[in-house]
Amino acid sequence: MTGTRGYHHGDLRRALLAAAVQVIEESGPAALSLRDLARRAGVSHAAPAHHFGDKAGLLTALATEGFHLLAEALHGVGGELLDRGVAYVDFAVRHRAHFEVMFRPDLYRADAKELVAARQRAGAALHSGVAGLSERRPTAEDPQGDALAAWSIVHGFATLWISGALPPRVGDDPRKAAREVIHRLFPQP
Amino acid sequence: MTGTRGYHHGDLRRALLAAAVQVIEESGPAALSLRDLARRAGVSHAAPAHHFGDKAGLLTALATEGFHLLAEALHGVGGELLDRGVAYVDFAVRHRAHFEVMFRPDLYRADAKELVAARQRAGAALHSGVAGLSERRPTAEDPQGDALAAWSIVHGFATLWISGALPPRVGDDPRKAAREVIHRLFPQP
DNA sequence: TGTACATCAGTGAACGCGCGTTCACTGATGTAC
DNA sequence: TGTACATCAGTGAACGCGCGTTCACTGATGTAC
Repeated sequence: MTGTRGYHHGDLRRALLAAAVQVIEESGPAALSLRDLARRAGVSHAAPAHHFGDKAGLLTALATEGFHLLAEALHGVGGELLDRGVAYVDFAVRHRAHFEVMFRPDLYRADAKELVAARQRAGAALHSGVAGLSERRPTAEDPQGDALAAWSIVHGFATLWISGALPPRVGDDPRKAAREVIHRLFPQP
Repeated sequence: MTGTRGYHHGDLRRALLAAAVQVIEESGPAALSLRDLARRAGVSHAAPAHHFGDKAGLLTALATEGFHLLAEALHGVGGELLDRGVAYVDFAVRHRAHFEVMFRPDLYRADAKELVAARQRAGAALHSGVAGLSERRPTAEDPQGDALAAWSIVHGFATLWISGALPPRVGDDPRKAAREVIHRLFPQP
């Protein structure tokens, strides 16, 4: 990919993760096989074991990367709850392979150290979005309840969108549609 | 299961679907194989093909059954939106195998006639729950927006619950927790 | 600047496994007369 | 009541396939002196 390709690939690890994203977007995580990824990366079928050990190892890496990307997506936007929610949905749609894997912990090693750290980072970003909300609402006494409701509504919308379950009427702009949905949960003055 | 077991199984179709539910609850839809289901039903490995053709056929049947079960669960409860929402979450938790398959249309034949009918039935039940809402809310001019928000929040909560992503603080009663979450979207007088 | 050595990344052949699919078959059940 | 026949449900052997895993190997890169 990046230029010369000799006996050493250069960045096989990245190439395998990228191939995994492609396969998952095409046919879901079930269709994943290390041999196929090796084939796509133009490398012998035993090579992936060098970097990830086995399939669960690869998916652990993918989920970890996903949680980091989510944390960054949430931080890259203002502190407004609405924006954070839209960013969540936007992340899910633009990185659906990562998103799908992240929430199927049976596919990877959910107790891996680097994964736990990444997940906590994303969780913190998620919760901090609800912090500034307290003054505006009658339910201010339960910010954790607000956080759970907010997470539920954006996660649900994203999941439904990705799975193609939503009617065409909703349109084809996930950010716009998500904004309207979230607005119903937290009406702005 | 139901008594005498000779050369003819009696109700192999049902037995296979039940085995599929068990496998999916244990290890997800990816782990499903027709040979394994046949083994669990105590029947030769070629027998399932008689009833479902192939794996997609079996999952189509499972998803169809799931949409019917969901429609019944939603109708079996009063017309109140809150109750409908709780019923949705309750269905997902109690029939997680069906629920998982229903929203992964890549696993089955989403255009099969009986499936489309069942899905529409569930969709109608879902929407009728929002009908009685119109008078109570400032956003009464957009009932479809309300429906989408409601669907998103219950679907998201159910998905997060099933995947084990929610923190322990939420408790172990999905109905109770769901009720509180939905209440935030549609505060009752 | 050169040599020796260690480490790392990827190879390719081999293995055993479970899978889906096909096919001629056989046992059980239902129906016509 | 009995016989013949059709239909249906399940069998079991066979096949080819892609997979994960193992292992001795080899080519490339880095480091010590």
